[in-house]
Parts: sequence; structure tokens; C-alpha cells
Amino acid sequence: MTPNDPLTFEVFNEIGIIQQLTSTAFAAVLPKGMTTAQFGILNHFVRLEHDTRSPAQLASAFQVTRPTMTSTLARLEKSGLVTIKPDPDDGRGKLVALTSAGRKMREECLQRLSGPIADAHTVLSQETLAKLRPLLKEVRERLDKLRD
Amino acid sequence: MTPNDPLTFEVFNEIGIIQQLTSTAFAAVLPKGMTTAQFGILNHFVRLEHDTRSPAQLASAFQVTRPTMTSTLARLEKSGLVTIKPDPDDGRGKLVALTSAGRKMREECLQRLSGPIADAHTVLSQETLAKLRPLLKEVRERLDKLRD
DNA sequence: TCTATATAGTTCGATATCAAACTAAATGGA
DNA sequence: TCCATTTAGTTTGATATCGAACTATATAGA
Repeated sequence: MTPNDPLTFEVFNEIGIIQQLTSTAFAAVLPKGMTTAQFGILNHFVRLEHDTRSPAQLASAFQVTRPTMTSTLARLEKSGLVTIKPDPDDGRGKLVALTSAGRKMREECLQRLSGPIADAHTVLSQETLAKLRPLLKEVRERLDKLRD
Repeated sequence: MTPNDPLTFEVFNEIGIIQQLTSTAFAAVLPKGMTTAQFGILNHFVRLEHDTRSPAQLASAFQVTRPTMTSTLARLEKSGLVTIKPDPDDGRGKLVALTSAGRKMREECLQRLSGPIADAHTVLSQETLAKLRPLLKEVRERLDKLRD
């Protein structure tokens, strides 16, 4: 972010712009009312084969604050895509679960996202992506440690 | 974003999380009321040695929509960090310029940001960043072309 | 010249996000 | 047992962001 350190600045700058371009492109093809944040949550349950997750676990998984997760989950519940029930084992906690509508919505999103993903494939080589992955993983993990 | 293509999904996923971690870390050290979006605009004028820029040029430089730029510029103007005047050569246009307060604010932000940047240095090797930069630049440029 | 189209900017309504401050429940120690 | 601390979740108020729809000006073509 500073002229003192153009390399660090540029890397984070590129990351910011790429993130914006991709999330906008993905959002554009999602069904009316769906967002990438909401899709991410639906997808999370299926990918990791979780039946229930607490809002706090989800917030941690997506690196967002608990108020943010409260807000997004409320919208998903309102749309009938998840259920939110009290945790029987912890009076403070809640348990979030996918509904069948949530599963269907996740499937539909996947189908629609295949378009932009295919587009990305036409311009990005697997080779570039394969090189990027371990580097990004390293950066993400180290930045994550820094937060503590 | 899809299980059909774990590599593409993972790369964009890592990018999203890194972006979130860094922008939150940067925002935390900025002066009260300042944001990374606002700092980015102040910094843009100084880095590229521009006296004036139109809102449309700024929106394009930061890859955000014009309504977004309208909103952020209005806040900067309210804080006295930029001026916004009609473009004498184009009745539709406006010209944005830094004020001296804007310059000072940019300097202060730079100083405060040196902390997190230094922290990043302690955990990220120059080597990793040097490898990342050209790869990210390539991805960003190709995605950018895809938008047209 | 006139009209159609393109561009600059704004307004509106929505979602995502954060920090700060709050309530309620669990936990741990004296 | 009781109180202090921690943890889960929410509420509030703010900024950033988008798409859609709007106004005003510029430009190009007939």
C-alpha cells in the first residue's frame, strides 16, 4: 500500500482487483436475490458434508464477523434456504441447517456459475492456476496466523 | 467455485480470503473515519501525479461502478479531503482534486499503514511475493479483457 | 438541423461488511 | 455457592458496493 514497498503493495492491489472482478462476475449470473456470500454458505454445507453448523463456526470458516453472519443467515432463513434452531446443548447457541430448497438452490447456482468458470478457463491456463494455488495458500495461512 | 473445478475454485477462494484479511487489517489502523476505499483515492492522485481526475476515470481505475464512486467522493468532499467542481470543458462532467488536507491525510495514512506492512514482511518472504506478482498480473489482465 | 445514441453523474433500494455496545448463557476459580 | 470472565448471538449505525432507473449533456448520422 505504500511507495516504500511497491512489491507488497502491488501484490495486495492485484488481489483486491481480481477479487472484485470475480465476485461481480459470479454475482451477475446467480439467481435473483442470491449473492456470493449466501451461495458460499449453502455450498459449505454440501462440500464439507455438514448437517448443522453454528453461526460462530460459519463466521470463522468464512473469516467474517458474527454480526455479518447473523445478517446473512437471517436472509437465508427468510428465503427458506436454511433453518436456524436453538442448540439443545448450549442455551446461547444456534444450529443452522440446509433445507431441501437450500440444496436445490445450491445446485442451480452451481449450474449457472459453470458459465463464468468456463469463461475463466478460456483465458486462464491451468498451469498459471496450479502455480498460484500453493503461493496463495501460503500467504493466506501466514496472514491468518498474524491475526492472533 | 464448483466441485467440478476445484483448482479454479480454490484459487479464487484463497484470493477472496486474503483480500478480506488484508483490507480489514489495513482499515483497523487508519484514522477514525477513513477507509481503504477513501485512502485509495487520495493515494491515487499522489502516486500518479494527477492534479484532477473525473469521477468516471476514478471509477474505472478502481474497477468500481460510477454510483460507488459518487458515494465515496461525496464523503471525501464532506471531510474536506477533495474538491469536486464542474468540468469547464464538458457540461456533464466533474473534476475531482486533492486538497492540502487530503494530502496530509494521505501522508498520515501511509505512516499508519507501515505497521501492518512491516508485519506482513515478517511472515511473507520477498521471494513468495515476487513469484506471485506476475502471475496475479496475468490473471487480472485476462479477467479484465473478459469483461468486454 | 434533428434525432438517436452514447456518456457523465445521481438517486434509490438492496446486500455485505465492520466496530461498538448490548443480552444471555456457560465456565472457572475463590 | 458466587462472582468474574468468556463465549454466542443480536442490535445499531456506519461505509462500500451493486443494479436499475433517472437527468443532463455530448456526439454522430441522416
